[in-house]
Amino acid sequence: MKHSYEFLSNELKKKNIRLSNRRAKVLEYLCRIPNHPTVDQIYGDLHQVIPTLSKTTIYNTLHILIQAGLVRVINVEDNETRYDIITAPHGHFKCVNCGTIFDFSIDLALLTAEELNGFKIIDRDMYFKGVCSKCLL
Amino acid sequence: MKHSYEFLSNELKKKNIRLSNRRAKVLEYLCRIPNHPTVDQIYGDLHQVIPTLSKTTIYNTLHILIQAGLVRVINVEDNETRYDIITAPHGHFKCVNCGTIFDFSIDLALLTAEELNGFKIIDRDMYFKGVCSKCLL
DNA sequence: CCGTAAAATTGTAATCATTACAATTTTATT
DNA sequence: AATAAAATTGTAATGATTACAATTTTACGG
Repeated sequence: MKHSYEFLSNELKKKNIRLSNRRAKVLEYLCRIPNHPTVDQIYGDLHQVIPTLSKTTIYNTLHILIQAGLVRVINVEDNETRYDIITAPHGHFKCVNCGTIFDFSIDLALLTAEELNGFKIIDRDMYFKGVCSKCLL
Repeated sequence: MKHSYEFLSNELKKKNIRLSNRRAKVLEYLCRIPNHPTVDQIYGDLHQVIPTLSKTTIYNTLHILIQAGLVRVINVEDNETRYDIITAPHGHFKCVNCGTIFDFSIDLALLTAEELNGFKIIDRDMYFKGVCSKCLL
């Protein structure tokens, strides 16, 4: 379940973050195509619609959305950075064959460990790798 | 609990991977300083002892050790790649204040999710971020 | 509706980690 | 010691991300 564009733009208003034309396009894209895109994918797609859109603006916007807590970085693979609209906590599974990243629900908040007693946990990420059911056929 | 250098060099022999002088130094370093170092840290330290050691060799060696299943990549932060000698499965906690990466024990093998039924899970990573107990004082 | 200041955006150049690759050195083996 | 295979080196290339100054857009008071 992904948040709607309306919900997200409202969140930004609450935080006094201006939703300019370009930022709106990026946000709308992330809602419409929740495939954990890279910057290149976002740029490649949006550039066709808005030829004057620059990559720098995409980076800027993503950083702003991350700081606002609406977007999360996915580092499931060390040579590619991906971005995800934040919803309920969930894990990410990357298929090493087709490259697709799947969401899976897992109650990360329940997880902890003795060694972290007295630590303040702010953020939890869970990354799995393997082969998805389609690619196993 | 980290594996000993002896154990690891024996693992390599089993897999028919030659343990050259340089590779031995890198492996020995990873065992001696299990602080999840970056390539720069490894290079900075080893270069003082072996002035002719090149960064490329460190990259090469790490890739070989990763393929052999002795070293694991840590992507807890998206702008730095770190390396860890593989032992029992465990999670990684990064303190956003002091930058230290702590290991914590967690039985990752137990974790799964409905959505991954029929998927083949090869690898699991668990990354936490927050503030460690020292930095909270 | 217009003018103005602040914020956003752009494009180019810089940075930094990583990789490619050809030349050289080291290693194992006979 | 000779040889071939493997490892290592150093330089240059790549590719993602960032810095920054110039330009454009936006919000808003008059």
